[in-house]
Amino acid sequence: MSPCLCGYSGGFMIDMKFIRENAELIRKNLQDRGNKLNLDELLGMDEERRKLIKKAEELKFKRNVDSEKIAQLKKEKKDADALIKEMKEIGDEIKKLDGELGVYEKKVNDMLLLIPNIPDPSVPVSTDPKDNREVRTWGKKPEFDFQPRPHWDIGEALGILDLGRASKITGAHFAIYKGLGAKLERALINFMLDLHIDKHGYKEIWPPILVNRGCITGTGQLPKYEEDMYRCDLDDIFPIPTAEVPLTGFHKDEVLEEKDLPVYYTAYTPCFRREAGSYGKDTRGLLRVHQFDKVEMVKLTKPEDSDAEHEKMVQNAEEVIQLLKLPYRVILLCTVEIGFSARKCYDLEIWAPAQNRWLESSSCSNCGDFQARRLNIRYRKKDGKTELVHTLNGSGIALARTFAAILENYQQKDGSVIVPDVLKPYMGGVDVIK
RNA sequence: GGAGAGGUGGCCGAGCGGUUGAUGGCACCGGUCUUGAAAACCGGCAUUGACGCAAGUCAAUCGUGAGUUCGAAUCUCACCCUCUCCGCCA
Repeated sequence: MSPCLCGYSGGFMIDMKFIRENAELIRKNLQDRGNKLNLDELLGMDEERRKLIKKAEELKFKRNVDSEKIAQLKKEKKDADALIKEMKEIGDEIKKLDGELGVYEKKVNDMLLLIPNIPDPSVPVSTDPKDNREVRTWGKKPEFDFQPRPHWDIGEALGILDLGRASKITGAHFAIYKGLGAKLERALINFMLDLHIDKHGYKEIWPPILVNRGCITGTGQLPKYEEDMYRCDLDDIFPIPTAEVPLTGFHKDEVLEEKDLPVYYTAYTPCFRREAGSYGKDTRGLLRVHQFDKVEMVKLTKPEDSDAEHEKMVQNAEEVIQLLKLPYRVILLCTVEIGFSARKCYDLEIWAPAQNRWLESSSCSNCGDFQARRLNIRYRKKDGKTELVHTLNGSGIALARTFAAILENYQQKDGSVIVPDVLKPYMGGVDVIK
């Protein structure tokens, strides 16, 4: 294993063996995900790599044996010059082979980091997003005796949202919350955190929101999605696109105790996304801003528990929306839609009546051992052996679209917005924003 | 940013050019003893890769990378991280 320049030190070589032995499975996975990676190129480079390993290792064996002979000769005060001369030549040859080998290892590793996780059998196989499966819906879409207005109109009119002025201080696609809008955002954050901490048993973490390349390569956003991230070039660190990165990377290179699993973490953080490739899409209001707030949930579990823990996590996210009394649906994503690191993913979408559409507000993924392998997070079992943990992450939930959904679902004819009951204690007695 | 000290197996901690993948302790697993447990004693206990049906053989790994050497945990250089002191700063 030779770590790449970024300080990434995960155990990706395990992957290569699996890929070699399950080439067709991987090929199908790439196809199902609509991924164009050239698997044959990878397999070919791996074969070259292994040939070089074999050659180099044979020579190293000889070097080790003869070095011991030299030590023995010297001990007996005998002449070892001839052998030393021969070893010098072998040493040069080894160096040459290792150099070649390094080139292939780097190529293989670079490509391995681009192989996505293998979906769970319960995931619908399709390259068409239409084949996402609606699992359940909750709540009733509100009916208005007036034409409901979109959140950007409501927010601007109430003076709680400023969607234009941010271009003066940052650029397009950034939002400013003002007055009771800022307070509502803060109320949502606190409400969600308290729910997950006090009722669902998560431990609150307040992490760095700048992360290094190794950590974010471990969670899988790199190397594939580098253009979607902001980067601090001078230090090669990145503002996080989601708190999943620091929360999952928290235990990088650690061996956990079995009795300590599962681990539940939650954190509020802002999230930063360049949204490259989506210019002109959802440009209005809060739908696709480059900085948004999110409360995130992360779990580290034993492999046999991850599916059940995943379902529980989805319910934890659903409860947020239920308590806010917003209509939503749960979607099981098909193969082309699930994230790079995920083997199964549910999206929660909240109804936005003025736009007559669903807004994706949470994504709950089971990543299996994919991230754990890249981050080298294991746990020690009763028999003393170590095994990779499973990692899960889910939004609990994303704020911007929830904020938008509240404005649209709770709007009244006079332009005011009723504060959802559960948020009232967090709003200092304000029950209507007007 | 400057000056020092240090980074060794799950943890602690020896080693400072030639069977050292690495003494020892703790933890963990198995056993003896015990009514049971503890203690004591005995044994086991790193990871990854290549080859192999397998048993296994070989290679690599002592922060990371490069160098010196026939041979490096041990010597040299660069970088990263941790700690202490100084400076700067919210």
